[in-house]
Amino acid sequence: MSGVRALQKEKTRRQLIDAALGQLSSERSFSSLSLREVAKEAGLAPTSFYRHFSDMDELGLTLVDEAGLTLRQLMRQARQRIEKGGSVIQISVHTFMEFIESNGNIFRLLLRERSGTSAAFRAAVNREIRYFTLELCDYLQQANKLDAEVAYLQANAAVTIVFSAGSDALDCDKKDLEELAQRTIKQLRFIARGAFEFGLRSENRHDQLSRKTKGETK
Amino acid sequence: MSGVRALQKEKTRRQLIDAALGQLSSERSFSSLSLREVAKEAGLAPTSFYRHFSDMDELGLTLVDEAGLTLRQLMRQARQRIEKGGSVIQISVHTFMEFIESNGNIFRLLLRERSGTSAAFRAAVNREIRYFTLELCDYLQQANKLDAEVAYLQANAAVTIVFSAGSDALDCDKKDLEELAQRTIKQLRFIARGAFEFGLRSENRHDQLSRKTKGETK
DNA sequence: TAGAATAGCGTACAAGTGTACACTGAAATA
DNA sequence: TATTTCAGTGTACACTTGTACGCTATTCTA
Repeated sequence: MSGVRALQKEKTRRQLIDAALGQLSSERSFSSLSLREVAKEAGLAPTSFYRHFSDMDELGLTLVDEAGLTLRQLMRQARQRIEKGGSVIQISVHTFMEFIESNGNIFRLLLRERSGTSAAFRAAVNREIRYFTLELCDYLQQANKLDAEVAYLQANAAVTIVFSAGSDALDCDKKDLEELAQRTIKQLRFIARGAFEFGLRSENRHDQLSRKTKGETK
Repeated sequence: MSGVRALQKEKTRRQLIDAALGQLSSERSFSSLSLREVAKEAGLAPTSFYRHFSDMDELGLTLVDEAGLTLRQLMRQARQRIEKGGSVIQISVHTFMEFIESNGNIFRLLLRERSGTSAAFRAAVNREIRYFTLELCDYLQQANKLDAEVAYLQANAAVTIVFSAGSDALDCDKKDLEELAQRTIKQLRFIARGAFEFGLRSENRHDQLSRKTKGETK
């Protein structure tokens, strides 16, 4: 039951996945890859592709899963560094920037398919980003003792800012990267500070905000 | 010199532009359109396309310009509403959400081509977004008397958050739109509050931050 | 060990792509 | 008015695409 066959199949499946990943670049998106190109790059006849995936879409969704894994591995890496002490924001941003430097194409895949033409892809990417956000949310809630809603809003905003910075980083000269990182760090501090201020007043928030938001929410 | 001919040419050029815009949808991106499809939709023979654009790329860049115009028109609209009084953040977010509801495909074009496979497209979109950001930056600097750097960072972060919310709005049930808007408003308030706090200390910022950032910037 | 299952191949085809080229008729120009 | 210009047409060609179908060789299973 070991499966010489199954093993070989798994191996060429990986070849297909790697072939696809390998063809991604700043000027080549997944949706612009053809089944034939991927098969060729993997050293397979076009029709053999179907032995592993019914579709390019199915391959693509697999890649998104793969990317999600890489993303979570990134979080673990960041947490390890944070435990050794230092500014959380700073370490997170630098970890993320390093991630992008060595996983540019995977990150591009996420960015592109998030606004792509397949609803399934968009959903898959958003799911991965949601995991990412929720983990950060948990952390914020615990570390900063924030109100759950405030923590979520902060996490969501922070992830948005960091992803956007990541997107900029992809088109950035290497020499400007550090400057970009510093700007991002400051922006995250704005958000953290703002969230903290609002979080402090979470009990009497209604009093604090009623003057400004009166009548806006039912 | 009036130009019956030139007039007609301009007209069918518009037909091409409108044909392209008309084919965009959640499941159809500009890069997935073919020259032939666009020409057909415009009621032209494929080869006539070349009388107006040398490339699909050239058409695409025209569309991005078009989208930039729409975006600036949006800002004007928002400013008008703001002058009539009300929360700046609230009005801006709602104006933006309305924009997306009636210009979804134009917004999708910007989102997609910002991370697309053509460097020229990415540059064009980023240019439009930069204009948008700088206008907001000016406003913040003037209205809130913020330090230039702080104002820029706030404007940049705010635009990022709003665009991201816009992207979410495109895949959102209509009933959840208001909730999304409210969340976005709160996030913008976090940023505004944080920027304000940091901005206050702009004169003695070096003292305030030197402990944390010592040695990071030359 | 005989038979079934299956990963991978090659051929073939219909559909769609960008675009080169020669042509036409109407508008612009001289 | 005679000539030139040029927006738009139709044909044609070389390519690429996804995938249906039948075959082979190897592994699995009974």
